[in-house]
Amino acid sequence: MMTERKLATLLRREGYKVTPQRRAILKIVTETHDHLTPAALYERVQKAQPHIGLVTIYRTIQILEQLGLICEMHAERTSRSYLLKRASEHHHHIVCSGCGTVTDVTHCELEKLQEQLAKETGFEIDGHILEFFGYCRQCQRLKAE
Amino acid sequence: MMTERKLATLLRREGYKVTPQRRAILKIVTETHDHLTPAALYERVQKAQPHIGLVTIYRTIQILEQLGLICEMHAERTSRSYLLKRASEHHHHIVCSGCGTVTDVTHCELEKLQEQLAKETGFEIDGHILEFFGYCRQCQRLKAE
DNA sequence: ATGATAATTGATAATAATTTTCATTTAACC
DNA sequence: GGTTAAATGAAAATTATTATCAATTATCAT
Ligand SMILES: [Mn+2]
Ligand SMILES: [Mn+2]
Ligand SMILES: [Zn+2]
Ligand SMILES: [Zn+2]
Repeated sequence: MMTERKLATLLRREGYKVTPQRRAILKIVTETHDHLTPAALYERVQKAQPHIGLVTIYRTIQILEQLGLICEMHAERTSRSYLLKRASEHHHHIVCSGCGTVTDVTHCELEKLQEQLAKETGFEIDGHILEFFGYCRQCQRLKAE
Repeated sequence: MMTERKLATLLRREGYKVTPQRRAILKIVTETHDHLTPAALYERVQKAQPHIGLVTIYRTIQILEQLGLICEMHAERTSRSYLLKRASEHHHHIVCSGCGTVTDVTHCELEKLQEQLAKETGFEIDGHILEFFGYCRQCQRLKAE
């Protein structure tokens, strides 16, 4: 379980200062299960830190992503969105096109395929993104009406 | 093999007019193997149609994507980029982080996984994106130096 | 071929997302 | 508590994308 506290410790360990603004961001990130756009994160963090700047959100997101603590989602077209990595290992997502709910796909069987492709194509493959789209149970019901 | 001519015919069949601007766009799209951002496409099309507007590029891209003739790539962070669909079936990409070269991955074994996930999660899954990143042969050599 | 018509175009503006700059503040360390 | 380098935020700059609307034009039916 990733807590605000743990994330703060990780940041400090990497030489980053732990400021009230960052703490507020970490809090929201650990509490929220949906993926958040920078703007949405900003909005929520403002409740705890009304004077925080949007730039700080962007900068903190960048750090968290570099440390592999959050992952970028590729579902939304106009802006990126981010999500706390709950499973620390490599994994993927199913995103609901209706409500935005995100479910982790913990087993990833793509390493074999990746190796095979590397052989076939000569590429040195060092990563991939995989995301599924669809409708969650709830949104399926809503659609049916 | 997708030619400018064929694409034009498809557009007409769908009720779209084939204008000189669109023809120029189709020409570049069929000739180019790399993925292109709207801005890059604009730049190239301008050589044939100097007075074309960037808006026309965006609008034409939208049509081509809706018809499934080009596919959106998710590799680049700041802007989308697009690529002519050479294989008409569902497929994926390996993108070189060095030079942008894109190789198609024609076999997609994710349908089974997708079904299994649908059962496990209750989601009605209707699609996925999968893209690999790495370095092509040439860029591996350059890196080594 | 010609003309009617609805689609397309592009100049422009509006909107939205992201990054840069820089003076001020502050967390971490001693 | 004082020092210092990192972090902050106001503001502007940059970039990507979409909307508006008057002028143009491809297509189709004469
Ligand atoms: Mn996840
Ligand atoms: Mn492809
Ligand atoms: Zn849903
Ligand atoms: Zn390359």
